[in-house]
Amino acid sequence: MSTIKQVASQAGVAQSTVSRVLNGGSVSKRTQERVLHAIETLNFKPNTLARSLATNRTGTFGMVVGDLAGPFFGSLMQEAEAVIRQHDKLLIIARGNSRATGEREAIEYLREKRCDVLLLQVDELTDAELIALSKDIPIVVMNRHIPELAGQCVYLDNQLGAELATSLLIERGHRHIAHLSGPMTRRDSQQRVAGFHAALARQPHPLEPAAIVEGDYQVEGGYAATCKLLADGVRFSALFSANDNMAIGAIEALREHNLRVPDDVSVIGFDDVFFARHLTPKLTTIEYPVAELGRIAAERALKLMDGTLEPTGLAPLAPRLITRESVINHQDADDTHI
Amino acid sequence: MSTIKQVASQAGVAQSTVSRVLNGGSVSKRTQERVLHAIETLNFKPNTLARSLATNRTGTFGMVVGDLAGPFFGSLMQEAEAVIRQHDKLLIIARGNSRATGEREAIEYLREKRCDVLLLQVDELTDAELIALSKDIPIVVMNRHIPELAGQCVYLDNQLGAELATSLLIERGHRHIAHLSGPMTRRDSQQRVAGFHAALARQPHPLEPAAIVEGDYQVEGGYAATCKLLADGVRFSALFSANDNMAIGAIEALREHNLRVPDDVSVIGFDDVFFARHLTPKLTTIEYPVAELGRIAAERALKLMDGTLEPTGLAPLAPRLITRESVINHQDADDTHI
DNA sequence: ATCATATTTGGAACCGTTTCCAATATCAAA
DNA sequence: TTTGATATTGGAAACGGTTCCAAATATGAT
Repeated sequence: MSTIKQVASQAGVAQSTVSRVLNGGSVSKRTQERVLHAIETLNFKPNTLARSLATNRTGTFGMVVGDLAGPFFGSLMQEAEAVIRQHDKLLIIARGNSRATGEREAIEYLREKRCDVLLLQVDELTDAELIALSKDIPIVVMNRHIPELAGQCVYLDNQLGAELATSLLIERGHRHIAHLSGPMTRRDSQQRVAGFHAALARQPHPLEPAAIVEGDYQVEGGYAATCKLLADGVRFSALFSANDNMAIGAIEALREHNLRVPDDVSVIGFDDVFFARHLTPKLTTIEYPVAELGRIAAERALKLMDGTLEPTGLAPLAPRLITRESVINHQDADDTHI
Repeated sequence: MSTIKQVASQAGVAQSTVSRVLNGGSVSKRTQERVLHAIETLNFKPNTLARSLATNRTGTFGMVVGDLAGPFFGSLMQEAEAVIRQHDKLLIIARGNSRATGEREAIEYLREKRCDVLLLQVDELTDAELIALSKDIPIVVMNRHIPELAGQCVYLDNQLGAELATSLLIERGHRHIAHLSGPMTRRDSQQRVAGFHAALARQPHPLEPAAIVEGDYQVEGGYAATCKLLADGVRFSALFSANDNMAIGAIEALREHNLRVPDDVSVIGFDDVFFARHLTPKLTTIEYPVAELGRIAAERALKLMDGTLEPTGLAPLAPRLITRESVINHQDADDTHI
């Protein structure tokens, strides 16, 4: 590995001059050529570490996600990384585990690595904590809306998504609709529940929820919650699951109780993860534009570095209904078990 | 952010002494206490960049994977990161895109970041290229066996996996078995094909493959390849797909041609990705212990750093048959379409 | 107390870059 | 030419640590 010093002596100039051609200072055409030639022949690559130490900027973005595996975060990382990479920056990722201590540790870790910006998908930290953090280091908040940090938040309109889902079920003639929610400590769960209520209430003859049962956003939780619903004797012809994972569990639970999907019970999910279209029946769901989320968050982060970020808030991302096979008209059901 | 200099003056010692208590040099108990106290009150955290510049070691491991999304690489990253993190090192990840140039760029990128070790999951680079690379920088090779780099390779016995799958189908009475392979440029595809052949040949009355058709390891490729199989009029009662993704596509194609799975055609996959158990029918498949792969690769990488890696090769990881619903006895099929 | 030896400490060079400041070269106008 | 302004260059001090070497101090045996 050759150093700037070697390049300088090879080209017969001072270190500072080499540095200037590297970073676009003013150098004469002649010396510029000489230096570039020396760089070429020595195959010189500036040492990132030394540069970072001198400039106090690392060109590294840090991202905190709940989990490294899983289709949702996978797409998020994939897209954000692509954008950031295009700008010759590095994205490093730390897992927050969806627990407050884990999230704090992850942030601490990334700061120790001297990231220039942080992209955060955190569920457990308070708004106040994030606002305080943003005074120390530039941050972009994903999947969450904090009014004080308007320009730095990229998030989905969860309530709208839930309304879309619920409205579809109502339109299809369902009157007894149950909701399988995420953990109620989480804001997105709350918003989806709110959307569920809103859609029911908006009807000419407002409907009551058949039931709302809390899950954990995992397949197992969806399975367990649905079993509970059935054990409690709740009557419903349609189920709105707050995410696709739980919808899988729900469908399996229904099947085991000899209820067919969608003939006996219609099911709608949320997220449109990769495998939703490959389930049987193909899952009707709400698309969560997660790739777009990743892209926009990365772009905001880049602007935050430039200082070109206007602090006006962005409109939330729009969820979209994806109609497949798991929801049918209530009257079409050939065995109206309700 | 406080510096080592401040700590030194606060504690009334030299910088070098502070450095010693940080890195475990010999210091008297008394001064050690003074220094630790100063570190505490100043909330001093050593600057990683400066340290790396001085020591020429970054404590960073680099990993190249084909893709950031996707269940397979997700688990791999997840597990490797956990292990590496436990040892207070950082894992950074670059996407190789399963193309030679992409893989080279990813490696180049990680080297520029001055990673201490590289964990590589690369399909397109030649053995020779990797052997050459390993002279420059310590590497661990995943999913691939290079005899010259025995101790640094962690890989699955693909052929055994394919034999397991094929043997199951044979045991279940199938005699016309088709194979949906991965891209034949890839070694794992070749090995799985070899295993397929080996299992067929090992029978008292050796069987011929009904067909071998090449896919791309994606759902779409599996779908297309299966359609082709059917269009060509190939007769088969069982299909061995070289991975679960393609098995999904295959099942969808079969359905569209009014063939039921498993009643008309048994299907077995490979990998046991997360959603395999959630398909209908639940997919019988070969477990690829990818988490274990990630863990072992990370451990090897750590040893490589210590210099405690004994160069003796490891036994390949063992695939395992996971029996679910998508394979049944041939004679049980209620409509023997062959 | 003395000496030899082992342990602890301080000082300074170094890692590879950027950047500030002063020095020099260049050039157009007087 | 000289002058002044401007563009280009070199030198040296950072950035925040580690590490080598020599000096200082402590330890223990005689």
